[in-house]
Amino acid sequence: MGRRPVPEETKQTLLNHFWEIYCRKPIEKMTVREITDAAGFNRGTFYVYFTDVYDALQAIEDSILPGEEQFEEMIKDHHKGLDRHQSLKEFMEFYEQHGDKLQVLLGPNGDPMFVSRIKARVRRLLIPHSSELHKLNERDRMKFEYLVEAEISSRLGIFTLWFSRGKDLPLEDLHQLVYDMEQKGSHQVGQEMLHRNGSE
Amino acid sequence: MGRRPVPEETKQTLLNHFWEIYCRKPIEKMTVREITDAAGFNRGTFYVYFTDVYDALQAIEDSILPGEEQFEEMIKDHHKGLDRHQSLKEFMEFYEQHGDKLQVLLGPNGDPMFVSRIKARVRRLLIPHSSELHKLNERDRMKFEYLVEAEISSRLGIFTLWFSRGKDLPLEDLHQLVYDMEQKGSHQVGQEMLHRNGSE
DNA sequence: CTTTATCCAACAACGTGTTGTATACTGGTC
DNA sequence: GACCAGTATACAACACGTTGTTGGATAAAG
Repeated sequence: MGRRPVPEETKQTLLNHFWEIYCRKPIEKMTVREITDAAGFNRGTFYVYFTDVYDALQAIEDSILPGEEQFEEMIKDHHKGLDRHQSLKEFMEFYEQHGDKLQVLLGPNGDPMFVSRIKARVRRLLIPHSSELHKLNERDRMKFEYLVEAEISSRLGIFTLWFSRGKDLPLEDLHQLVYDMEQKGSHQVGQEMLHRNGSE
Repeated sequence: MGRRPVPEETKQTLLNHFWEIYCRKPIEKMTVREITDAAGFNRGTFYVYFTDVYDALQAIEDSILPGEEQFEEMIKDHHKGLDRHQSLKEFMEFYEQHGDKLQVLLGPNGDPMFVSRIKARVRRLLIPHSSELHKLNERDRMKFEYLVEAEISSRLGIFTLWFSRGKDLPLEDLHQLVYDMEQKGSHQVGQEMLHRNGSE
């Protein structure tokens, strides 16, 4: 009775229960036994698939981070200046798709390593793709990287907050807000909000 | 011989060595023995001052996070729209002052809890201080919080990157960049950079 | 009947947090 | 100056839990 266990299923089951616990408590308080007990496996089985609790975390992170190709595709229009609406929408779709995971990984009990991996990835892919970038002098190219950093940071920050607040705003509104902000600056957007309300 | 140990000194010495190690390796790989050995104290002594390695980290974070009053002072002109140059400068001074610590705490081996504490702090202080904010309707007030989140995120992101790159840009340039970005939007700033270079 | 995936038990090594006792220096008191 | 109480640390030993590993048993699949 009980059909033969399939390795991939077992691994996934372990990951699922790992994640369920990871959502509730900081990783350093987790134990391998806790995971395997919950998953209904022997403790030793965990070590068949992972070397470590951190290894399990890595596995989950890897499953989220899109492959190089997919990522490249997703990002390439971003700074051609062609269609920034489209670029932003793709970013949002990515975030929506993995929202449950991202919320935790980028949150207070998340993994800073993951954040830095994402950022580095975006930087590395975004910078060389800007075809007009070679025109820039040394210093401006550096500044450009800081611009990119700012954009990623604020996007991630906003979305993480949005998720942690249970999506208290329609996606369209958030989209428009981020778009305006990148186009006109946060200060400007704030001012407009005040004036619009003041004249009503 | 060897004068009497002063508690505050001992605690500080422990913290110093904790930090020195924390900079080199993730906290979950640290041991109490490692710290006390380095500091030249008995392992038991650590537990006189801290309950935990994480407690020690907390202590360091607390020493960085400015007190409510100081923080309030630092932030209050921020959104009166009066002098945003000044507000930004104060932020930068804060970052410069604790740069060595912040770089690590906000970096890949940092503490996400700390990040979220900073953000929450800024939000909590910035929002109620905007005297014109009561004019806003429900939805716009929410949007405003997202604006603040974006601003904090990008500032923190930029400065962390700046530090991790060994301050590869003059402080003034960074200041101007962030200022422009918040005033005109990252997209706009990027465009200007390209055009300025193209016409030379 | 062989392969494969898991179970089970036991292991040494190590880190934890706690406790009781000892030492040494300090400051104050007579 | 000698004595004493208080304090900061040292030291040693403890029970406990977790780790990562191993060797052999079990059961289902082909």
